[in-house]
Amino acid sequence: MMIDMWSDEKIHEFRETLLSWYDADGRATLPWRQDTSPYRVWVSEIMLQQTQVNTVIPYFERFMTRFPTVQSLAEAPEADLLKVWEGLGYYSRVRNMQKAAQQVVGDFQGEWPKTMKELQTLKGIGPYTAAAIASIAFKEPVAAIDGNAFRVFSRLFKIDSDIAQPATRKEFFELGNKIIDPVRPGDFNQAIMDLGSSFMTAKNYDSENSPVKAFNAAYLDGTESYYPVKSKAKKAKRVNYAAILVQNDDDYLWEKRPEDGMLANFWTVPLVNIDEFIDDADVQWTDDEIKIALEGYLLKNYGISASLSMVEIKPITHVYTHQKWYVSVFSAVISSDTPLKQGNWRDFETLMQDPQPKIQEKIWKAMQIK
DNA sequence: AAAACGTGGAG
DNA sequence: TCTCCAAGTTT
Repeated sequence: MMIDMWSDEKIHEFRETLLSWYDADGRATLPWRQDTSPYRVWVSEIMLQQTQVNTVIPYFERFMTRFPTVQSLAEAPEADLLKVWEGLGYYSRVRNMQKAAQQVVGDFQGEWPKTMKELQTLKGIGPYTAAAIASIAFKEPVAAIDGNAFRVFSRLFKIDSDIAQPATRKEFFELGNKIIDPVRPGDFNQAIMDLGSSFMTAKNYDSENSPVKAFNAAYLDGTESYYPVKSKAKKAKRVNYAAILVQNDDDYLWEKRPEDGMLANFWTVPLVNIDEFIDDADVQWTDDEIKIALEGYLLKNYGISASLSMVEIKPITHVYTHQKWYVSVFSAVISSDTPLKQGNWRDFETLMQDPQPKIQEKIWKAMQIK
């Protein structure tokens, strides 16, 4: 689409207005702004993907203490990575971070690449994160286009491209590159983010008091509520699961999830997708029929002969972005020396040393185990 | 291009 | 309860 591009003079005024505000009222105390080494900037940027600042702060501090250098991260066992990331979500982020750390150590001799283009060759670093690191740590004048930038620029210029469309990112990137401050590109990008999370939020924005209200075309003509244009996401699909909690003296049955998909590689109690388990979708199984089927499942897959009981009538619900889980908990207490066909037995204290996804916490809680 | 990938908070 | 949002990347 065509936008009403600013004059050079207006661009200069905008930079000055934005950066003056940032110097006076920006979030200068954020821990990752104290020192703009590429490692620190990178760690913070990955954590901040789809995650709010207040959530990230304690994780960032712990992470930097546990893995102070890119070398220490490159060498860490995966379980340690996940344990530090536990509860933060999108766990592929930290796995990719380790691969990227190994790339920096191995392919770049421990020296961080300094350009957006090169940074994007690292695992888990896409166009946004590459631009953020390049601009903040190395002063490359490239626009970091994230949700804030989409929101701020769409209002300033009344851009009605759908920001949910991947192709739209290029348009905003090119616009941002025209107005970014070439002397202070990192501060410019961070100022846009601070603006986007204060006066120019998605809801309850306060453009009247925004430092850049004079540049906000949508505000000036009263059409601000229209921006940014974003198509609706699909509704989360309902998925039914059974959690099978088997206790053998002090131990619980514990199993590693597949390498791909939801909660990849986490150790959990066996979680059975009931919808897949019941092959005929037209038949509604009763709880008792499910119980009997799960007992057969336990015997076949684990060699465990047990009589299950349903713990809660009401399933535990857990909402992900694209799935809503309804987890019915079944349990049994056995006493057996029979070897397991798969999985293993672990006492509670030992298994808690593994990273726990939130759904697992909810299962312990439903069982009143802690 | 569209779907997958976690969690917590706000309204 | 439900919807949308929060410093995106990968496949």
